[in-house]
Amino acid sequence: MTQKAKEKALNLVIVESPAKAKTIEKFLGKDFLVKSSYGHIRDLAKKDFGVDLANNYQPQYVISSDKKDVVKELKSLVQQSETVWLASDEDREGEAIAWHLYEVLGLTPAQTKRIVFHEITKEAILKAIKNPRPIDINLVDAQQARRVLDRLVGFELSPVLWKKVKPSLSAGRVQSVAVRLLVEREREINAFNADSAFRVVARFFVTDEDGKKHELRAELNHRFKTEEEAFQFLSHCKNGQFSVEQVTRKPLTKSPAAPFTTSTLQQEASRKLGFSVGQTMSVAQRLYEAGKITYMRTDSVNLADTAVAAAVQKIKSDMGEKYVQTRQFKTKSKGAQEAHEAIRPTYMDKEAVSGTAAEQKLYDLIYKRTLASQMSDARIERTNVNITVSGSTYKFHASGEVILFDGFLKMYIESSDVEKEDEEAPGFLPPLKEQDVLGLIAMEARERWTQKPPRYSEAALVRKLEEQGIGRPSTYAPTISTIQQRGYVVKEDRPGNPRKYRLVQLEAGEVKKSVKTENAGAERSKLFPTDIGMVVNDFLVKYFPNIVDYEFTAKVEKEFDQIAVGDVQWTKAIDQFYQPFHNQVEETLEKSERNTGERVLGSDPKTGKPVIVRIGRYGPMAQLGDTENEDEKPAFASLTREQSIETITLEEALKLFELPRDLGLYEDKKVVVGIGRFGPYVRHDGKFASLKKGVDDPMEISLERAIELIEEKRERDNKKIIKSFEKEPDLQILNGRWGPYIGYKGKNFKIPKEKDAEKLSFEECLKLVEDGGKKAPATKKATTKKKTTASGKKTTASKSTKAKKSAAKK
DNA sequence: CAGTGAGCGAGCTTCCGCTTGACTT
Repeated sequence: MTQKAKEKALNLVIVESPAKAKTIEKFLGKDFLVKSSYGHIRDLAKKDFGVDLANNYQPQYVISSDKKDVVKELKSLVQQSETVWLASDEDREGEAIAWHLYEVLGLTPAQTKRIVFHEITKEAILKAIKNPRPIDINLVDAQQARRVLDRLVGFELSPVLWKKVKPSLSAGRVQSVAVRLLVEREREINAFNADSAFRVVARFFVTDEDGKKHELRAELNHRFKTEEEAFQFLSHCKNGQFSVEQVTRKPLTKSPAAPFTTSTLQQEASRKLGFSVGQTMSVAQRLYEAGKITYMRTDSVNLADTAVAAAVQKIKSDMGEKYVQTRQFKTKSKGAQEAHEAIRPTYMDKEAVSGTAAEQKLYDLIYKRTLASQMSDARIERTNVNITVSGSTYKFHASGEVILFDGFLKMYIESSDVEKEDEEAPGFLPPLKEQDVLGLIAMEARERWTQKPPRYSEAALVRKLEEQGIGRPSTYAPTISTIQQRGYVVKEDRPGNPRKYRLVQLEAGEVKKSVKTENAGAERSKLFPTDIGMVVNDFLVKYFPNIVDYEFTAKVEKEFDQIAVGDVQWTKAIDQFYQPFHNQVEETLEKSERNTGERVLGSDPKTGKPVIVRIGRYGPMAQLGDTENEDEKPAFASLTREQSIETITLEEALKLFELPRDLGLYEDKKVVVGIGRFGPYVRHDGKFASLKKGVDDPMEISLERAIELIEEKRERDNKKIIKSFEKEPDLQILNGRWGPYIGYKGKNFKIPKEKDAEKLSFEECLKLVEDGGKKAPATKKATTKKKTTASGKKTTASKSTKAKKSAAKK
């Protein structure tokens, strides 16, 4: 056979991910070349929506700029191939990827085979190769409808916000609902009134037959509303008789949780390892690329048969037959498409992997969760004990658990928000029988406050979105960073506030009252909606309630399903949505007021001028005085990060106008404290130093502390310069966030890792600058600038034609 | 590039879902 003929006989398989391509190539052998498309290769053009509204919503697709090389390579490989196997995922997006490839690569039906598999196992792949099918154009149309709908919603809605709220904002089917969830929770929290009651806990002892004493904690089945009632009860208990009334035992079984999906992995990694959802995904990506776990963006809880078999083998050999119990889990989440397996170790017998600490920890989590899912139920006996108090109708209650058979608990315990200490607490109960008499050690009634609803963590928000069927595994992490980038949401720690609580204690025959302090409402790494987020949300809820409705996605998904089975034409479905939606947009542009979230707080007692808060061009601000008063301009001040338009008081707002504040002199120059774009700062001799968050208060800060901050800043600035040269003051070796680098005439250049930055000579530096200049002619800033100007020109042209068009229509 | 807060006005921003690197100051 000639070389050419050999090449022509080639089978080209195209999958979505390069890591997958590598694995599959091994299964298929020499006759097959497996390549990756790296996801979608085309998308709607940015200009004019990328949708031809005058021509039945015809999509205008362009090859994505970062896929040009991929497409070029695939095209040339197609030339050498007899058969092209389109092996993208078996879901809506995957079918569309196959179709785009078919179109762009100019394939013919005769040379094209569409294949699908849900597991990356040899059996599954070989079976798929034996069962090719044509591209399902109805499913492709469902994807086109999804894509066009999202584009129309996003690109019509966002400009409304630019006009009515603030430039550069965004709205969309997914992100706007995510923000809505946070805003509504924040309002619940603001409206929440904490209520308190006294919870009574007692420590008893019981003496067994051998005269040994055992301790027992029990809680009263009633909470007292007032301190007086609690005091009365404890006083009564001073001389009370406590006896066991009833002991009941109840068997329980616990079952393991399903193997991980993207969403559950993000939640567990957040709770157990403290990872953000973005961190989890990038660590998982590395494990996936190294072939250690299966694909990490999935909504399926299914495991391949071979994986279950391997898990069984491992459980048997490590722990014994009685720990094996296989299960098929079913997905509960709305709109799951299950194109992949659950996230599991590639090899079930591999208990640990090498790599970074984060990779090892995440792998451990995945390994244990997967194995546990095929292990036996745990059998537990729960004991409940009631204890009577002489002369009272109230009873104490205690419960304990004994694990009869640990089963999957041996491997993995799914975390809730309960801490470990609590898990140990309901462990053992001492041996007790009915009629046993108990001795009292101590008793206390502590005032407990009802809890505000919790703010969402990133992972909790993902869970909520998934429950509602909003967003996909590949978009959870990006969505969360988008809403933070737009300034709708900030992720923060809040320290909480001291709160007093009352305590009544009975000890050594005496009842005492006291008042103590606890810290309440502290939050770690939670999502807080900002004022902008709230104003945008309120605007959308008012004018586009149908779009930000929690059910909107579910509703359109039903339409997409009908398109996918061929019952509805996709352009018809889009038309039915778009006509009324577009009218809604036009009407809103015409009728709605600019929305600044303005709130009048009252008037300044000194001058009588009105004090209002609203969103200004640069964010939330307070204003003292009227804009209508032409003689005198109003004074303005930014709100601090912690303050909110919704909750700020008149007093707090008035304080803002006391800034900037003169603190005095240092080295004969003025020291001024103020609040700027980046938060509270101290200014001295033309230089700025930020105040420490949570430590310094701009209203209270002293001159001494301000000087400290100035000196610290100086120190940092000095450390920034590692080396400079007399010959060329523009060239410096600097210390940056990612280690040393060379700064030269406003541009930055890398220093190779093996070089010692401090020992570089002037000539060596110049050489690095030259080399760097050749390889990467510009830093990232410069490249993005170039990009924006290039595309800027395009959009300029298109925008003006579009403007003309719409003007002509009218 | 930090005390700003609709001066003219043009041009720009934006969606959701598939995928990875390249590169950050």
